[in-house]
Amino acid sequence: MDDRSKTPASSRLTATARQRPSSVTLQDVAREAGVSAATASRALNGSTRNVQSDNVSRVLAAAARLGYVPHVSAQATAKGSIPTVALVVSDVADPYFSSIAVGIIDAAEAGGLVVTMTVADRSPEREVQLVRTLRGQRPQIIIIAGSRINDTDTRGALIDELKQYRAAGGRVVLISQPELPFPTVAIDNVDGARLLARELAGAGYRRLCIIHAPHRIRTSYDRYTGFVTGLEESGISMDANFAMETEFTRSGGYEAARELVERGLRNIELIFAVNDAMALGVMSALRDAGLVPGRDVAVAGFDDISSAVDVVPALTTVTVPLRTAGLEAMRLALADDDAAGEAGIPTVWIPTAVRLRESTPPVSGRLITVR
Amino acid sequence: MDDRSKTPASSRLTATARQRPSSVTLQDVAREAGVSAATASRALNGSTRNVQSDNVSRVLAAAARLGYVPHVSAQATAKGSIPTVALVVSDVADPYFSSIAVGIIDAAEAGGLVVTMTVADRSPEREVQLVRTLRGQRPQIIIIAGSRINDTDTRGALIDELKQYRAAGGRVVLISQPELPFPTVAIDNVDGARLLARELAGAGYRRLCIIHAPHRIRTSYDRYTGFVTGLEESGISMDANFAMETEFTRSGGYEAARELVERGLRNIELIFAVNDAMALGVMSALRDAGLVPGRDVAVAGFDDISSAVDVVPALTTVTVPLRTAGLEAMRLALADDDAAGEAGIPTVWIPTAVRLRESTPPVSGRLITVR
DNA sequence: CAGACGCGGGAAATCGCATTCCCCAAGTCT
DNA sequence: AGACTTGGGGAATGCGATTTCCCGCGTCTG
Repeated sequence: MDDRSKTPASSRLTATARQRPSSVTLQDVAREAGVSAATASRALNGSTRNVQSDNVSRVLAAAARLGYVPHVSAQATAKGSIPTVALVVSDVADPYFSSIAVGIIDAAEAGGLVVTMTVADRSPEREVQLVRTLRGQRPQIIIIAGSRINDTDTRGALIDELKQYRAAGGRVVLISQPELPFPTVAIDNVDGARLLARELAGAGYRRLCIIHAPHRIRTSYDRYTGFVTGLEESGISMDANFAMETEFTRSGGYEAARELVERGLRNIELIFAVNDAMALGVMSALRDAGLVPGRDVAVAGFDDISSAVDVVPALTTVTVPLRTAGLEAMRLALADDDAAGEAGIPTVWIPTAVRLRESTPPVSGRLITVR
Repeated sequence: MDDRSKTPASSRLTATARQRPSSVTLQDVAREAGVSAATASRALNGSTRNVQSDNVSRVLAAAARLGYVPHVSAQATAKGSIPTVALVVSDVADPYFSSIAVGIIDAAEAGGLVVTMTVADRSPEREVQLVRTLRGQRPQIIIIAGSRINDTDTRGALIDELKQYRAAGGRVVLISQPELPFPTVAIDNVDGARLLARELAGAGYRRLCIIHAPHRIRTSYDRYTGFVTGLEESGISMDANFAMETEFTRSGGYEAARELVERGLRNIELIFAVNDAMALGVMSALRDAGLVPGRDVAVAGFDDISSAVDVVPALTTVTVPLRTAGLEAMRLALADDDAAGEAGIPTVWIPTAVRLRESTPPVSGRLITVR
């Protein structure tokens, strides 16, 4: 650095040119068009002020000729924020999150916003850290589609971070975390699982096993409790049945089912896994044990991922309109909630729908409508 | 400065407060710590100059207390570019792209870069437009994982845009577009398909049907030609077999297979679809027609998506290490290619590997090794 | 017909931060 | 002991774009 100051101006320029390769600036465009920077800016972005049409066209022509692209960061320092929405997801590769992302991206583009997507890799700490970083970008909106983990410490940190962001004028929308003090799009896991349980009870199933993830993971917990509620509403007590805890993944489902088969699955008629990935693992384990899913043991999942219809037998599950959830999130973000300010925190519930397929055929000779 | 003192402070403050909700700035931190902005900056970012340790700690404490986050855009205008890598993918919901994204994100984070991801929605025009927008963000790196479409017009526009970006000091890496004049990570579709064809020929298959997408789509075209080459190398002429063109999606595969069955699939022994999604559609159509995939007709795909192992029979396919491709892309982006400047455009080929599964059992009584 | 007013252009301030310049205090060398 | 080095802090400058303020000119109105 020191020797740099000693270098003659010429070589200094080259050094500068290497580090800061000159893009075309607004000044260049203005000069090319023979107007001032102010006029060029007004011509390009429009403003309350009018610009003579021939000046506008000259500026536009100059910009096109020079391949000018406005420097977003400079605009941001001048304006205060960037027309982007920052999206934090837990996992890109998971169709659950990427489907939500699709909805958000579609809605954002319709509103002229660019979406920047970052991945928290299912870690709440990373989530907090990302929000910190994103705050530095000054996006107009931050949307978090996260894994809902009941961890009060990091959640407190997250809330702090988001509140600071909101205090600085940003808008926050959460997906699937209705208990936090921000506008939220909530997926009705409880009710979906409840209805699924009732449908299955109606189809004659009595002896069931629920395979779920640790209760820390709210999605799993909600689906678990919803399912139990549905069973009880159908007059089926959990006392007679049981649940297994495992990981929230395909292999978690596989392992649990393998263990179940090893322990002897007495007269279990149906296995409900709290997501489709786990359910696919369950089916795989059953087949490996020489059992035929849907005939020997019924299987049901939750999410309706695309491969649910490709497996044989097709998987009974609960469909979640994730793209819709994404769209709703953007709608919430763009909504003027000054009005709702006193009406409490807006929450949009996304309904789910049961999809009965071949993996849960009606139990023969027991087709009684329950209540 | 002078005229500012003329405006009533109060009204100006409210106006400022509404339009530019004040975040905590470096000045605030400096004031809180009782030092100058320069000192605060040096304490936070480090510099050639040293700062007294007690000052450092006071600045750090003040920053933490105030929840200060540096304004990236301001840093960017001052420095010239942002430490981010902009990633353009064709479709987030497609596991193909999201797997690549995972690799890129992992590598970028290891390098202290933030990834912003945008979606071109499989449109080359949109791709060009996105690159324009991204240029405005002045990221350090732009990576494009796009659908390779043979469309010279928009491709020319894309190249122009990227060249401007590079001229301004940015780094470009492409994935899967080796014919463009930029560093590229290329997936060896041709060779993968070729090897798959040889394996299948070795398993005894003779009468085959290739289901592919329009040749405009390079990925499909490469896999098609690679497969044909592999067959010919195994002494199987395409004259005796045939191909069908359809869409590059699951339903495209379904429709093609349905049509095939309707026309009567004489003695076709195997259907090769140029991607797994299409292959799953094919299997579905076969089942709907009362045929058993893998027994009545063998099926093979390409990509090794996660559900390939969940279907029954498990799908024979070609695995593509997509995460590795993403990692390699970042490696290329970070590499100092001043050296490679004259050695031509660096291209990394990602090898693929055949995965034989139950959907293509060896043809009984014909287990001859071909050549 | 004169003054008010609207309209559009340009100079300059501003945004938040990094960096450079310059001054100054303390320590070191001769 | 005086000149010199060393390193820290304050002030000024730059980055690229927006925005405010001022100003000249043509038009409208009383």
